[in-house]
Amino acid sequence: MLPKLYRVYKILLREFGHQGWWPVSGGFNPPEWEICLGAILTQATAWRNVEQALENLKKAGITDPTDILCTSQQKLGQIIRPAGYYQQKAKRLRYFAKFVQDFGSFDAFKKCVDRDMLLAIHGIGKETADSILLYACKRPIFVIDAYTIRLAARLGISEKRYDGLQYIFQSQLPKDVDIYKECHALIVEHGKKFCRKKPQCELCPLKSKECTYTTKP
DNA sequence: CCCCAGGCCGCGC
DNA sequence: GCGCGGCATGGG
Repeated sequence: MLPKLYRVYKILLREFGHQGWWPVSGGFNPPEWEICLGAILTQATAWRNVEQALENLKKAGITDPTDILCTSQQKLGQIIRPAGYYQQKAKRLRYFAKFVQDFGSFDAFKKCVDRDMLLAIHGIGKETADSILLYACKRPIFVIDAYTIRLAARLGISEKRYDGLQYIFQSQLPKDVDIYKECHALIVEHGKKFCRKKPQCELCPLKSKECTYTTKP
């Protein structure tokens, strides 16, 4: 018998197919840099708003860490305004750009950065750090987000702490970057379609196979 | 009108 | 260590 969360992953993969996350529009250099920007911009924000902010950055010619550091926080804020919390996020982008610049190169950053270093940057918490590590740096680190916490609770997993849930997912899934990426993306898709705050359990592919949750909070 | 979105920080307890 | 308010735009 495969672990429960691995079985859930397989069901979601069959249901929704390959997700191809993280979405990258191109135009930044390198593409992993755009992933890092998106990870910060999407904090508590719908992805369509992030796309607009990334598009504005591109049009303004702000495509690498140096460009960000050459742009004032106020101007940067106006450019990324569609992403919401734009003053905060402009600061966070600048803190992050400074950190990468101090590394010498983005390649060196990708190779050498670790979770604690990212968490020490103001404005980067666990989910943002892990998203950068998994999707930009290609490390086998599972990303926990609000959808994941909600799904886990409804699957009957009582652990609610970020690090505790991350350990459970990493224990039950094969340690593989592509599977971690895919699984996180599938959980988000499932969370948007079925496992919402107000769940749509009737059509959920996990119903009665892996999930006995029906209407309880 | 309401609620929500791929969080994080600073504060009080 | 946990709960809460602040931060903000754009869509349903």
